[in-house]
Amino acid sequence: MNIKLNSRDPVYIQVIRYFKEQIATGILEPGQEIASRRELANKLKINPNTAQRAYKEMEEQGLIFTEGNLPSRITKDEVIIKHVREELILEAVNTFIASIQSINVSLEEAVELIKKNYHKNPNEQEGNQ
Amino acid sequence: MNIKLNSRDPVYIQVIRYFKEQIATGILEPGQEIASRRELANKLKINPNTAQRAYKEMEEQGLIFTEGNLPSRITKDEVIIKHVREELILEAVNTFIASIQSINVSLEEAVELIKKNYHKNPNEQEGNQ
DNA sequence: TAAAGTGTATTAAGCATATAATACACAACA
DNA sequence: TGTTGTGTATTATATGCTTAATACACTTTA
Repeated sequence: MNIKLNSRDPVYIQVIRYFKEQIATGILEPGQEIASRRELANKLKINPNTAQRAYKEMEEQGLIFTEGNLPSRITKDEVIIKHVREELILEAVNTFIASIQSINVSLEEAVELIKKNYHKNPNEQEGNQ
Repeated sequence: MNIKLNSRDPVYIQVIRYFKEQIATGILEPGQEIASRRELANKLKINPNTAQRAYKEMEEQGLIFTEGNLPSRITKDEVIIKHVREELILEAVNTFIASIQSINVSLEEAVELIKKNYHKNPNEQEGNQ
C-alpha cells in the first residue's frame, strides 16, 4: 500500500485515483478482492466513512463490485479497465499541455524537459508549491 | 481577462496561478498596475474578499507590491519573475512525469503523446473527469 | 469640500470535506 | 451459539473556502 495523501485534494478523490492506477497497471487484477472499508481506513489512517465514500463512488463508476457483504472486488469488465488507463493518460497529457502552453513553452522545449527529467529519482526533484 | 475558473480548486489559488502565468509570459510587466480588488472581483464575478485573499498572498510571495492605497503593481524584481516561470514549468513537468510513471507509460510513449496533442485545439480534447 | 475609488479589516452564514461515534443486517467461523 | 468481520447508514462536529455585508482610513478628483 504505497500511497501518499496530500492535503490539497479531497482524500476520497485521492483514494479513487490510487485504485485507478492500480487497475490501469494490472497490479489489481479483474475479480481480485480489495481491502475492506475498515481495513483500508486503518492502513491509510483515514476515517472509515471516507473509505466508504471512495468505494461507493468506485462502485458507481463500475470499477469495483460488491456481492452480499463480502469484500468488494475489482471489476471483470475489460472494457472499463482499458478505459481507465486511457482516461488517466489523456488527463495527464491534456493537463500538462495546457500548463506549458499557458506559459509559452514550445513543443521542443517541453519534450526536452520530459526527456531530461523522466529518469530522475522523484526524491531529487523539487517543485510543487 | 481570459480566465476560466473550475470548481475543483480554491478560487484564490486559481487567481494566483493566473497572475503567475501572466507574469511568466511577460503579459504583465514589472511595475505594471493591476486591477484593484473590487475591479477584479467584478470582472471574475467573485467576492472581493476572495480577490483580496489572492492579492494578499501574492504580496506575501513578493509577486506584487502596494504603495499607500494605490492599485497594486507587479514586482520589479527580475529574479522573482524569472523564478515564477521556472517554478511553473518544473511543477508541470514533475506532475506530468509522476502521473504517467504511476501507470507505466514509457518515455517514448509519453513523448509521442505530447507531440501528437500539442497542436490540437483544446476544445477538441477530452478528459478531465 | 464632497464623492468616488483605493487598500484593509471584521463578522456572519453556507457548503463540501473529513472525522468521530454509533448502529444494524448479514455471513463466516470457531 | 456467539464472535468477528463484512457492507451500509445516520448524526454530530470541525475546518477550509466562499460569499455577503459592512466598516474605516486615505487619495484623487470633480
